[in-house]
Amino acid sequence: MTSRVEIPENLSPITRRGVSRIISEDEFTAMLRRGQPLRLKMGFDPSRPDIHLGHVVGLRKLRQLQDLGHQVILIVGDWTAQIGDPSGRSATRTMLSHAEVLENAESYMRQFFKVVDRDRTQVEWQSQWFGEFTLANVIELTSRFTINQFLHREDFANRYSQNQPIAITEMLYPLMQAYDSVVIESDVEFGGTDQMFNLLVGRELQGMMGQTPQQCFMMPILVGTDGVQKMSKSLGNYVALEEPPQEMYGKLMSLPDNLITSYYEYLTDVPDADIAEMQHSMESETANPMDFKKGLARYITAVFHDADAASAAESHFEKVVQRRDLPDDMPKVSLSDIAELPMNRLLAQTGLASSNAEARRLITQGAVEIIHPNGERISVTPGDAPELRAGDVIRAGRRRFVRLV
RNA sequence: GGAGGGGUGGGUGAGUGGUUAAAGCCACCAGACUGUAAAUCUGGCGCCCUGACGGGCUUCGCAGGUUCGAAUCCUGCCCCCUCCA
Repeated sequence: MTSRVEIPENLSPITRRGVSRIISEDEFTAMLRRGQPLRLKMGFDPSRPDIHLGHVVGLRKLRQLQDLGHQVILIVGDWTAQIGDPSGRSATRTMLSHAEVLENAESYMRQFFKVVDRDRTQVEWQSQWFGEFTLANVIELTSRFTINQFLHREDFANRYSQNQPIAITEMLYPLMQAYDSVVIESDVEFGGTDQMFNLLVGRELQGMMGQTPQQCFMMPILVGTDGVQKMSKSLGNYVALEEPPQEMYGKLMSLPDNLITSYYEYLTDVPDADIAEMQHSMESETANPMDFKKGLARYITAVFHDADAASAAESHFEKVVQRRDLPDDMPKVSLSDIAELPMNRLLAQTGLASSNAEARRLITQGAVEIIHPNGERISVTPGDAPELRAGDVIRAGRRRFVRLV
């Protein structure tokens, strides 16, 4: 292995920006300076295939290091996924079939490689080594750690003191992840700050097995679009990578203003100085945060789609959300399907409302109107069957439209 | 093996016989306002009928039962958790 590795003069864009903590930063810096390609480990469980912007912070880090010539090793946790990843709260998770795991893994990688360079990534499946693990191996592995060590881990400690369940497999989980590090001889493992314990177990185990302990590289938690909790699928405050452009742009525009700069910092290559400048002008109210947010939304949409899609999404936003105009494209409904229906039923029928009751609510709240092609807007009442012609548009709220054909 | 706690609407979590379609909070939806799908304010948030007033139906793990009336009481079952040994 004599591939060339670039050693940048200034390491802080790597070790500081978009980084929460490195254990240990000094050792890591020394490794980078040595000029050898590092083995960068990133694992995932193919249990929930959606990648969102929260994951991108780390993926960008991997990409950055790849571009310097380092080697990424992606571990597919097909084994840990099958026993069920217990991190977080609930220990109950249904077992996945082999087919589901394969499908999820494929979907994950499709998204992963939108950021990370596929050609410079080695993919390893856990089953390659755990598939032949024996009970003797398990005992060997578990004998190296104590329950006490594990109970000191923050989330376990909290749960324990609150009489919350802790499954035995949850104890096994970090061990398996640690063993992965040993097998692939990782130099650096990446994860969110919530992964600190697992990463450290890997570091420790490697030491016990006579390897150089890996560095633990932890990324900050990205706050979700609600502005409060960490971005996660289950909280619904996420922006998925496979989000259509308009959705992606729109969701980013729904960020609270105070998140703008951290998103720039973690998810773009905009220089620190420029970000500081934005921060300053927003604080002194000499700039409109909306403009920065639009810039962010455009940038990110362009990364995951392309520049054209991004500007289309932007015009859509300006048109529909800001000016309250009609969008260019909207679902079409055939007049014959809804002929003679009173307004409330009509909304339910066309999918603009989820039920008749919901439709009534929308109507009484003033969310519904009919818009003729000439721009005339007609208000409606729930029971009336309005006169409708092809070309008319029915609007239910800001973002829901249907065109009659 | 034993003792105890618990399963409520998308989430959390009150509610221990009627005033409970079920508090509060979160999420979500709509409206107003605005510099945005930010923030703020207001309203809504099971289903069906009604222009509205209002009416009807279904819901509190599952199945039975008691009662004029049950999320609330009884019986059985299923599931979850904690502790002791």
